[in-house]
Amino acid sequence: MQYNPKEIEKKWQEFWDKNNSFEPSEDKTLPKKYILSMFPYPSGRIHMGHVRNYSIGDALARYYRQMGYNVLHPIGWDSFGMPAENAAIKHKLHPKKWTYENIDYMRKELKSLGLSFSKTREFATSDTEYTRWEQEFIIKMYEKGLLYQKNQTVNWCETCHTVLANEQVIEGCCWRCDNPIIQKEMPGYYIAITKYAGELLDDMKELRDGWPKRVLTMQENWIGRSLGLEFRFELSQESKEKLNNCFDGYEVFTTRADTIYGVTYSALAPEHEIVNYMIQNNLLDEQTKQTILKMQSILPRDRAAQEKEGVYIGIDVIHPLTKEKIPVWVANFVLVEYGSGAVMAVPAHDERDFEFANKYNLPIKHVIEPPKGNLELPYTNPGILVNSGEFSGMKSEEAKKAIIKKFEELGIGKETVNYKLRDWGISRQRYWGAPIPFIHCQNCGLVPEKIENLPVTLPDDVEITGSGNPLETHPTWKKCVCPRCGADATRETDTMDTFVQSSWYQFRYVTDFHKYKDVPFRSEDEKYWMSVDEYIGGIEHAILHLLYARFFTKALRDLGYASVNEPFKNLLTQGMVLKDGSKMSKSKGNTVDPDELIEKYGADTARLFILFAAPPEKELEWNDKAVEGAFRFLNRLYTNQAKCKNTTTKPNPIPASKAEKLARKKVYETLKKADEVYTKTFAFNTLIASAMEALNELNKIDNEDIYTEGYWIITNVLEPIVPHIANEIADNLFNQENFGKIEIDESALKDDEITMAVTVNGKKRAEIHVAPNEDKDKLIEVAKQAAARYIDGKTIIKEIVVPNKLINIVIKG
RNA sequence: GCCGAUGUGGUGGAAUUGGUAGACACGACGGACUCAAAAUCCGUUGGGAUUUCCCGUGAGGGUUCGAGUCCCUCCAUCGGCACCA
Repeated sequence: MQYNPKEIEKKWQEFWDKNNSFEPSEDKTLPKKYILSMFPYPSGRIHMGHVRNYSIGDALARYYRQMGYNVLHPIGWDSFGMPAENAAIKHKLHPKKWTYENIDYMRKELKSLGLSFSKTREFATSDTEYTRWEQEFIIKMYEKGLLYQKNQTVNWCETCHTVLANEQVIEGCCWRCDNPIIQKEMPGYYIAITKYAGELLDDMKELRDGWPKRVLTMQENWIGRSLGLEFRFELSQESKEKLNNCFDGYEVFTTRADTIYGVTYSALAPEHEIVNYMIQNNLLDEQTKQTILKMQSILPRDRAAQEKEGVYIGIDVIHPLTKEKIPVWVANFVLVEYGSGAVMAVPAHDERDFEFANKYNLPIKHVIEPPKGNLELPYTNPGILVNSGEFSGMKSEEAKKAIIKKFEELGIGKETVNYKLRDWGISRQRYWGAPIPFIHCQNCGLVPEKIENLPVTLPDDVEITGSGNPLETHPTWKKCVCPRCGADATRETDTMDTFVQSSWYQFRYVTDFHKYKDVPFRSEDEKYWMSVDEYIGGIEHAILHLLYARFFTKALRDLGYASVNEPFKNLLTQGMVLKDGSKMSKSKGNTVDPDELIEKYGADTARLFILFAAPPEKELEWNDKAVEGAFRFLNRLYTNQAKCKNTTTKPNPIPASKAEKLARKKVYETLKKADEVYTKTFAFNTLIASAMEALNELNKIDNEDIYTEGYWIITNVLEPIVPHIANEIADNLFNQENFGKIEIDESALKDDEITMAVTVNGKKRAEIHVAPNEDKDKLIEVAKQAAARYIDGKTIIKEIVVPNKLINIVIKG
């Protein structure tokens, strides 16, 4: 009996295909599981990361099917995006052709892995039906104030007349023509994700049990909530006059209201409106102006690497409590994006302010003292207030509250929450994306396309050259009429960030959209299937994708499309696949091609190895020899089925010998472990090890019934991992009757005799063989005999019995 | 710098959550089969002593009858954030 994976795998894949074996049921009275692996970008070929991702998801889907659940296990394609355009430039292929051909190839690859995906729910995000609904969502968001336009800074290549993504900028130059890029302001569309910042943060408590802690921490830091005081700095009378009375002050934000008496200067971002006003109206001397212009020309993210720098701009503000005059500086470390783009500076209690004050010899005034020990500046921890008027003597925490209260009473400030999270810019000046469905009309301004005109589709007759935006240069595509007034108008040529598509695909799968075309997904389906019970994917999506998808879910809920607060109840982040210690990548030349692996050993070996080599969250080090080991195990499993008999009911044999008893015990331990692994721990490696142990023990005995029972259970337990061979064996021997829930025979797990360790002062000295749950006094007696040579003549202080595990005898001397 | 994770044989990794460290697998070594090789099967395999002893889970300390597991300090590696006021 020769194991021939190629033949078996082909047979079963065809069987599943013909029988539509993996379609979810429409019967909503059944218990459900929605198992989702992150969908792939159709780059051309699958890689080992995909194999790992989908092997994990498939194992869960198949397990729950065996347990009688209605399982939704879909796959799709994240098919818009830049690589398609790069391929178009390089190989003169149309992005659409390239993309859909890749999808066809990769679909075959996934099928050859024996993955149990639904066929009816598959789609690509570049399908116009998908775009149609996405455009509707975007319009509804606009109507609700969740989408708006503002100027954005982009990387611009003057030679190619195109916007470049950050990764296309190589050392400040264009990746294609090598000319220097510049920063250019142009309008872009933004989604107001910050309106949901609070909810995104608060709802993480719903995810605490189901998501890895580190992902939650990363999102928490990314959202970056801080509570503090926002107040207004009033400009001095002379300064107001200097600014032609166009400004009378500006807002600042601080989390350290307790240090307010320590303010010795204030600093504005180089892009602050007052600064820009002063530049435009020649209110600065030439040197100051040049210094600021230079600061502005440096990207905010590059400024972080620079030394602190600033310049006094000749105006002053009044301290709100002491009424002292405070000089106003422009400083390169103040971010225009955060808070109000201006800060109060307390050099004694803030590292940045301290460094800056030292450089420019600004006064340093300490107002907090440590509760104990000496004051060393800058002192940034909480402490006791000094030199702080009526607040002197208070502790920092108490003082913060009191000072905020005082500002609120005086009506000059209020408690405020600020977030690091920025609104989400979704504009891309590219061809291969979902068109943003807006129209520019000379009379009406920005107007959304009418819903009945959706989808706005891409023109096919374009040539992708890498220079300019093909939608912009297309002869006719842009031309349209205003949906509101009917005048000639132009279409928006920006397309959407591909993260928009991946933010709601989990909803699209819930409905058989080939049948129901008038909705993005049916509400009854959404209520039944959502949330996703198990979401599996790479840790690299910990922040952006997962945050956007969480936001989109909440937005769709508030727009009336969805019912859930959170899209993914449980999240499993799989580790990377490494070879020779580093991530598999083409550039490093350390890849292993899944197709070749399947060709050589079969899909079951690939799946078995990948789940056996490491627990899912950990990195997986590739090992060709260990792959062969996995193959050997499957060979043994296959050939040894000859030792079984054919039956359609599980044998329930009574073991006669110790070895038979042990073999049966290992089998049932494996069955017991399966439940825990598939539903809770996902430690497939330990389940496989347990199955190997069981088979090893079975091979030591010669009892057909026990052997057959073992196979009945082992093939059941391993089917989610190695479905082809398991189905083949189950078909040969059991007419597949062994699939489904199997009751655990508790008696098989019980031992007639157990081994207990005898330790003396915690050191193992002997083993004893006793009946389970033996009387404590008896155990101690036996243990003392076994360890006699260690305790004779010594004083026994204590005897500790851990039931069925060990006896510890504590002696003195 | 801040936050988080991880450190166990030659290697990947187990350890029922405080109770016999190293399951399972890879590799290595030895053997069987064979004219021979491959495949397969069977042993041995943490280190050191050589008779049943000592050492050992990144290092050091602590709690405990007992620590890979809990606490403290330190070291290393990886990941995230990085002037967020």
